[in-house]
Amino acid sequence: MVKIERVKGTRDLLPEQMAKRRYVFERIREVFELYGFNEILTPTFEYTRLFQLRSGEEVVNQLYAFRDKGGREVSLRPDLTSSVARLFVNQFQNAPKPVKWYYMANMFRYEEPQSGRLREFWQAGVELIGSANVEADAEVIALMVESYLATGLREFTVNIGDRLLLDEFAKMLGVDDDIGLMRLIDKKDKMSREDFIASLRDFGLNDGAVGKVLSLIELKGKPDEVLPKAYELFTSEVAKKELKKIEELFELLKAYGAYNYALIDFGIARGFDYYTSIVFEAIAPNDLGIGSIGGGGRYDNLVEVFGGKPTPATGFAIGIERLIPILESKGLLPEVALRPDVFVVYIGRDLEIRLKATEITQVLRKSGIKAEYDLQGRKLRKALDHANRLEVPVVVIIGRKDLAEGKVTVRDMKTGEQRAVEVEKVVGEVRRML
RNA sequence: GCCGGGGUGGUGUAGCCUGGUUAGCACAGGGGACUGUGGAUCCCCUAGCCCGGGUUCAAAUCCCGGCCCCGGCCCCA
Repeated sequence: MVKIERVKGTRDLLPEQMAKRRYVFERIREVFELYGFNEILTPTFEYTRLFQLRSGEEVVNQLYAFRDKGGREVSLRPDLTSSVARLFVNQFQNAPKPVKWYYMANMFRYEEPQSGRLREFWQAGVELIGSANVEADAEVIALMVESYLATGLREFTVNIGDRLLLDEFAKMLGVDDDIGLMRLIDKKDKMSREDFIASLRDFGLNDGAVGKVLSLIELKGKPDEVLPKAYELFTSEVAKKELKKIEELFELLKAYGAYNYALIDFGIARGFDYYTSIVFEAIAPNDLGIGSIGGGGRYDNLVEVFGGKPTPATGFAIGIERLIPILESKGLLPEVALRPDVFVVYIGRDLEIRLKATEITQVLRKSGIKAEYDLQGRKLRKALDHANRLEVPVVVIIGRKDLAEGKVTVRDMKTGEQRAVEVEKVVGEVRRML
């Protein structure tokens, strides 16, 4: 026999898991819409060129890329930001600003699966296009905070950094390979201080520069303690302006009520090289080996890269497969009952009785009661056994004797109490018992 | 792409080191004992050694390769 397994890095989602996921998606969706974001969906695959344009040739290694029968080079989407930017350029450049979109969709990245990382995974995200104001950054960061809160999560922080400041920092140190430096800085938490210093030296920094990097990564915490030091470290006008922006951002977050969850961490670079200014990532403490549970930032030149008018934009995405296990481990996901409310059982195989069972099941369903009847044709004893296993609270028993008097039997499976009721009163009786 | 640990019915496992009955057990599933009353008991049935190759008289067991899972690295758009 041929056994076909799942493709590496993919998951089957079973009813219990789907119910929980749907719960999480719904909570997030409510908040997204409350903030005035509207749902969109773009194709699952795009021209590979779209993703190359944004991030260069190297990225193709992590794409699910293939050639279709028409010879087109296409790729499954690794995220939705590129597609959104394409859509915006194609059709929405003249739409009233800002454009506020959200999505909940699956993404594909060809990487080695490990904790919190699959090859197909889902993200719930938003993009806010057309505003360069810090209010837009604050709006999406506050929305991200509210989204996590809506799922019941309380222990998390949104750590905020700034790519522009990192660029300024690299310039200040006279480093040409600013991306390389950022990658190094991004890894600071993964190694010891000594190893970090050693790798900075390997990178070619002198003692003074290493010291500056060390003071940069010290810039973590609440703005009132971090910003004064930051103003000392950064000297350029551009940097000072950006710091002023961060200062305002946190004032705005106070007004949004999201301040308590926000921290500065100027060591955050985030991988995506299209980010241009404020970037952020959400972290929730856990012992599951899961790092960030979401991230985002400002990408002011992506639209232009895709051939549009220069248009500022910002957004974020929440990693569902990272969020859910954390919620689960904290007991924040509701138990969902997949069982029916009523199980209808009939006695004997007479067509007349079977038809009656079907009709009564439909009547129950029409009145909004989750009802099933025994499609397997079990004998009464087995049927009750089955209902018990399903943990169905109420069973309706339909048999010739009762029916002769126009009645059926309604049984409470917990107490074992039961009574014969008129067929027309079944719905009322069942509802009373639920 | 690299490194480490794994893979036995649907699920959880025993057996593997030290090759040798019909691969055992539990749960789940189907049927029956029991013809209008469940949660119990008993009986029967269904169903498995990830795939391929090698060694051997003989492979779930030893060896090689692949696939997949768990974790880490790289990378993380």
